[in-house]
Amino acid sequence: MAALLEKGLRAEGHSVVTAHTGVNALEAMQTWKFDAIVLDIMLPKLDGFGVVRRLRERRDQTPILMLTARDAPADKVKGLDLGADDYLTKPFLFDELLARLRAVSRRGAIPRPAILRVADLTLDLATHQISRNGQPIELTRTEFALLELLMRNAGRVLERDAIIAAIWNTAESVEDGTLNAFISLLRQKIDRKGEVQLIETVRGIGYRIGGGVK
Amino acid sequence: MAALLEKGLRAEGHSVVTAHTGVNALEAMQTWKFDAIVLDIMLPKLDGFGVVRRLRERRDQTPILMLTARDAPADKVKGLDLGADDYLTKPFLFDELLARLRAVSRRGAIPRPAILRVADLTLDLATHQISRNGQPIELTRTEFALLELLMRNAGRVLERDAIIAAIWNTAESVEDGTLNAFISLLRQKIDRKGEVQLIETVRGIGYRIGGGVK
DNA sequence: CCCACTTTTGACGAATTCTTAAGGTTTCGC
DNA sequence: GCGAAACCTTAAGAATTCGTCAAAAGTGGG
Repeated sequence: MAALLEKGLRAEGHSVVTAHTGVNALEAMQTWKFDAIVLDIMLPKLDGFGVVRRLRERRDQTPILMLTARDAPADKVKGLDLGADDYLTKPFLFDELLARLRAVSRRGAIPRPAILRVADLTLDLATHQISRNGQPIELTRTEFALLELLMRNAGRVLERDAIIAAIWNTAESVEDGTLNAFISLLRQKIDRKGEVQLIETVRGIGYRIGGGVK
Repeated sequence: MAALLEKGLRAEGHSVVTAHTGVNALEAMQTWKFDAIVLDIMLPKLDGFGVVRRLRERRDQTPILMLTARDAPADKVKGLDLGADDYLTKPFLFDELLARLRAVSRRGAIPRPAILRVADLTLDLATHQISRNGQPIELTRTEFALLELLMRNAGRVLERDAIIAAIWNTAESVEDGTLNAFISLLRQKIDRKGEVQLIETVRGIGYRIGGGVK
């Protein structure tokens, strides 16, 4: 299998280094810098999942295309969550592997933080927990959506229209005043008296959280 | 299908905007910045392939996950080659879609929003922030629009009529003197005493910022 | 079916922004 | 220099925008 792929990739003009165990693969990655990695899950010594984990632990962001015969959805999920960039199931067409490789190596991996933070306010995307200065805060669904939107775009001004469209789908949405109401609700929970106001109003435009100056 | 996905994604804490035609999708993407796009191939007006192509032509690098019932390998290859980042075939597990979305949006170049600059004056379109010589400056909506217009055409003289038409795009617009008033307001904030005057009056024609070769 | 909670709406006052117009200043042709 | 046109500044009323509140409407659990 490895030999076959190597031959095909070289025929396409790529330079290829092959490793036959997970440990060898990690060694090779310390020696060279690759544009992309094609990784089989089933490997001696250390399986593909282990390789991905170690690699990402080292902050190596090389694009990874996982490759295996197993078709269990759980495996796909596991591979992608560990930090692989794509997943290909045997049998596959060589052309498809090439196309996915191109897609995967076109961009560098930029990990996205799982926790949004603005000043002493944190929002955990995984657990949906919010806290300000260590104190947990309870938000309703819509309040959460609004805060998340603002924090995902911390430092930028979001226009009122854009906010409304993002939170209430494009369909003939809600009254304009509703946004006022939710901002008000949010502030009551987030920006309590005595604390720095994190949610800013930009009159005539919209709202912004954090990152006001500079 | 779209409604189902939207509901599921919202339940996962994502903010979602839905478009029901390819053309609508492109419009939405001009309006907002997304972390990722889930794109069906079969769409009215403009199919998924077309959307991907247009998007990449505009240098929009938003991660795209193609989604369709078709299973032909040729389609996968086509989608990926046009610049999609991944491809999912129905039927699929919702969990798998989530995992792929995470993988796909983990990378993703964050295109730097445009910043207009004239001398030591900068205007950030994304954050709506303005600064002169490092000092932040607050502008009202109309002042901002006026400055943006001038800076987008830095070095060029804009006729008074053109400015009024651009900013008050209503048929029956405003009095001519209003423009004077706003130029005056702008100068009070931008060109403070002791600094080089950036906004120039071109008598009988209009105004220019930054500009002309001296 | 009722209750608790969330979402939405409408109204009102407060604050900000826009527009206009009047009077002052600069520029240009002669 | 002189006058006229163009432009600048300012102030004040008009208009818009926003925050808050209370109540209505919707939602889901028990």
